Amino acid sequence: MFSPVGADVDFPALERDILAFWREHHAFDRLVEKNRGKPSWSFIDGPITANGPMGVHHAWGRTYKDLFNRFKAMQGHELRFQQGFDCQGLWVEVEVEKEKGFASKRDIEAYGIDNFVEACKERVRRFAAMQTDQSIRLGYWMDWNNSYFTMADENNYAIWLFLKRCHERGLIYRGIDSMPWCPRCSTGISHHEIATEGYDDIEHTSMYVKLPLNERQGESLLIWTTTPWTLPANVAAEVHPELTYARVRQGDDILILAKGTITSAIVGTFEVLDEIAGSELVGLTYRGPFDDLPINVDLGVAQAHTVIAGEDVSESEGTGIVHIAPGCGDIDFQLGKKYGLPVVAPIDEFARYYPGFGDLTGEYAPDVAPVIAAKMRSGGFLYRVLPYTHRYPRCWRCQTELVFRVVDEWFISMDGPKADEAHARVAGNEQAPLRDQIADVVRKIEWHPSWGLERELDWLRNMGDWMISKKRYWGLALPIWTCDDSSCDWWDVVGGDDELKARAIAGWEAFDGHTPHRPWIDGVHVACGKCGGQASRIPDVGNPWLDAGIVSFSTLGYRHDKEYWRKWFPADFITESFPGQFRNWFYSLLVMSTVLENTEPFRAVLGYALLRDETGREMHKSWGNAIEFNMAAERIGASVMRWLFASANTESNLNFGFGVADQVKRRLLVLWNVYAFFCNYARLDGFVPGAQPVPVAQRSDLDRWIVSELHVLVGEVTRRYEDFDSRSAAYRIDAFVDDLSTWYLRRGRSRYWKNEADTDKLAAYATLWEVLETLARLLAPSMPFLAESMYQNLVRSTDPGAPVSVHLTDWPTADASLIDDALRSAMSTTRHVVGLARAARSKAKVKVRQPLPALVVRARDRAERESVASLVAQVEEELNVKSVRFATADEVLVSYRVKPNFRALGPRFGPMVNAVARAIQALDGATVEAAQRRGESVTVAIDGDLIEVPTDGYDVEVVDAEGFAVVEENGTLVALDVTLTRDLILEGLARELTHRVNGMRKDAGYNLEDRIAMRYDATGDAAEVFARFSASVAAEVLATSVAAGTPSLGDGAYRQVLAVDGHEVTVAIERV
RNA sequence: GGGCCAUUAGCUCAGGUGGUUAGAGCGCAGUCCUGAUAAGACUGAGGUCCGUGGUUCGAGUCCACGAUGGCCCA
Repeated sequence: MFSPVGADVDFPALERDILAFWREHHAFDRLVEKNRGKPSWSFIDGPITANGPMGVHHAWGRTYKDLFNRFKAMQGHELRFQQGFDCQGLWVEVEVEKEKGFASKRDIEAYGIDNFVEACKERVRRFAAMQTDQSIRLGYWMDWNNSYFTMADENNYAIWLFLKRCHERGLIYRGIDSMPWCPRCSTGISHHEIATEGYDDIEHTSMYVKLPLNERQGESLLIWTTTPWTLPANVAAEVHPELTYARVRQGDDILILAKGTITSAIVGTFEVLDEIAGSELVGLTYRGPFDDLPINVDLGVAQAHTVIAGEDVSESEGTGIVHIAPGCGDIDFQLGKKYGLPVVAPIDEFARYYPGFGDLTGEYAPDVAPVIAAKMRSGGFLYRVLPYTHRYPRCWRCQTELVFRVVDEWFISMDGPKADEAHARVAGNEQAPLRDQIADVVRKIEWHPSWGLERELDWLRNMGDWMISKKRYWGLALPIWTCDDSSCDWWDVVGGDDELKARAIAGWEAFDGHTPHRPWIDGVHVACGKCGGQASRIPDVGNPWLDAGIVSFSTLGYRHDKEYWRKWFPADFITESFPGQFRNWFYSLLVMSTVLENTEPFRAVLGYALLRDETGREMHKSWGNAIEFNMAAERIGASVMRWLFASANTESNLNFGFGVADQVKRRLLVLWNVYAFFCNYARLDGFVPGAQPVPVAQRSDLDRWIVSELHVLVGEVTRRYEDFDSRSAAYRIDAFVDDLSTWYLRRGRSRYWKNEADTDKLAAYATLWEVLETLARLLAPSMPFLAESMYQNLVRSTDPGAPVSVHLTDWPTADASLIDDALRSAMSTTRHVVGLARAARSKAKVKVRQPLPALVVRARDRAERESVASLVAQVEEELNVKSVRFATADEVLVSYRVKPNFRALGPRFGPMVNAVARAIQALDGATVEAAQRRGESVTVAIDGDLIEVPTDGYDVEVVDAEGFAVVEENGTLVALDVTLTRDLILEGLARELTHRVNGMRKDAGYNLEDRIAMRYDATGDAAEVFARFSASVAAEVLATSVAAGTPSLGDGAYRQVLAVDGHEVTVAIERV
């Protein structure tokens, strides 16, 4: 027995009930059991950062993950259902620092690295638990007792193995390089990290500085910098050899700068003395403002001040002469290497000047501009100070402005062994450069959208070596041991826990039992392979994308169970947000898989864009427009959210909000109403699916039509899902539900409420049940709660032997034998004709309840005529016309009247205009109309002259034939006969009365199945209506008796005075 | 400077492989239907499908160039 279903649906309440149901029946466990041993389908979950509650943007991706997992499970695949948490890294450290009120690394060390690391672990566990609860609320089916954590020992040791393999190929090297550096976090920031999120417009104090030339008395180079704190580290000046420079006299100075920059750089009156090629400046030497600093004296910087040539100088800003400080910038550093310049590294890890910088020592570099300006002014070096706003990198975690530092970091080479420092142990190592190997792997992958391939290749072409070290605490302990003797340059990579245990010469016992994190791992020492001394681990931790990139190995037992790993690797599918992941997760998966196995880590990837607020703005907590997952789940419901996500365009940003969610809910309500209709009537009639089967072939046109459409739908949805295109699938389903509601059910409603329990009624119930049951399965992947609710009521309520959950059923398959394309086409054509006829009714202002004698159709072609003829009963019923017939060839249903357009004719014909107007009015209207439709002019004869009138010279008015309302479109013409007879009017009145009494039943709060007694008071035509039609009215309103006379029912009666088409009728009804 | 993506109604967006008259939702105005009733349908107003060339019998769709916006990389 079906349960009654209300008109409105409370999704959050429904979802909570279903969650309890799943728990109670161990539905997920049964799914795993059901598919055990079937063909595997491997999904790998990109780890979610366990650092806070979920936002709605997480729900977007998790909807796809759950959707395709469920789809594949229904198709009969074994899945692992493992979900992961990203645990290690600076993002967690920063939040823990905030919680504890720490300002810098010194606070962490004072607190104790062990305590700090434990606090990080604790935070990760706390939010992993919260995200687990939230994901369950979303309906995300995962094996929540088996989630992976990137901080797990196995994950870390698997990375060690990867790094060892890199090392064996000579790809790991220690680099001294100028890196972007965050002074607050005291760590280098790799280019991967600042690439997108890292830039802001920031105002800095820029300075124009004079550098007096030694070779030319009284002449100075004019340079420009936006980072004055780098001036004490200046070593050289760079010019473009092919650029034209000018010597400019201003007061006692002669300044040299690029010709094209004079107007922007020079203020006040000046005189251009002459021009000079950049190449002539190369090799000149100069004096700098900070040459007397002890550090610069020690390094011989003054002697190194030279003008060098470079191609990257331009006139677009500055002076065309670039200040070079090899210790303060990456390009500068490269130039310094090229020209053998001394490197002045001015600042420490907190961006404070080192000793040796005089008064500056200890000052914070980003704040030092005023001090620098004062120093240079007193030395006569300063030309001009100018506030300057430019795009400048910030730390992506704490927003602190970055500086450049020369630092000692560890890298993976993307191009092959680093010959000078490589410890290449593979003899005759002739592999292709790593980046090319990765590119080959990338091309094997199926990218959705397809341009993802080019994006990833582009990133690979351009990326630099991967900086894997970070000078922090909470993260992968990089397995690199270096000799304690600073004069010995030995180092090595340890490839795992067993290897470390075997090689340890001290500290293993104390470490044993701890996770391989700082500080515990730092106490383990190995023997130096060169001098025999003791080697210690470098203090650095790893880049967190190492942690996420290894999961296609670490979570699949790569180190200890190769057979299992081979079963599940590579992943058949992954899906993540595109922006960012090209250079993060996708990239790290690819690097690791290429190095370890030279193959693709995943076969297909679906990328999706970013989630924005309803107005298209980014969501930010601080802007007040962010929506937390919990709030959305309780207000909108997971079902609506998931349908919204499932129908989203993955390629463009998604505007999310309560308004769009409401629109999505309204789409779902159409389906819900059909479902409710079925349940409520089927319950009353005691319909039992399958009890009295009616073969499809014996069902009505309408039934066979919707069954055809259903099987077409099943085929299309399956194809779309197999192509990871949930959007197209959702659009198709929406369109089907629209057909189901606005045509199939609208046309067939009376079949369900009629009294006879005949074959037609059984066929109607059977058909609608099959459609809804199939829809429940089609919707199960995208809206598991809604689908489950429908399934329980539609299937389980009458068939206790059915699978306990819709998610344990099989994915529907399309049955081609049930698809009748001719019928589909005929129905589509007929619906179009009906649409035209409805427009005709609207035009004639005759409502559908008023029966009309006839509809005349002039079909466009034979196919259209035959289509309508085959479904004529549908047309008559839908339009409430007594007959439908086809126009005879010569039947006149419409005439055309030609109206001159004097505004166009006047200027053209002048005095002749009236004659022309009369002439075109005299033409045959139909001919003119046809000419105008073809865009041809018409020709009229006036006083023997032939005159051409263009199409804009007249309008053609369509005049309906007398007694008809006509609508024409594309050659299809429908003419509604609107002639009303008294019989028709009375019949219309009867239908109107029926409608009104049914309204009274509702107002009175009666149930659908309640029978009533009815009495009425009416005069004139209204009385006549009762006399003629009381039997049919009674049948329609479920009245067991209809009696005339002043209403005299009991107190329980419900009474209304109805004004019906100008007649006043008093009606009273009462439940019997 | 290089690459990718987008540009369709007031707003948000659909429009695989070219095919008559370009659609939906929201909003506005008006009607209808309603034994699904806090739904639904229809009609109307509102479009240089970013522009210019080209291919084609035919271009919103394919090609080239350009404009604007977004993203990525240098």
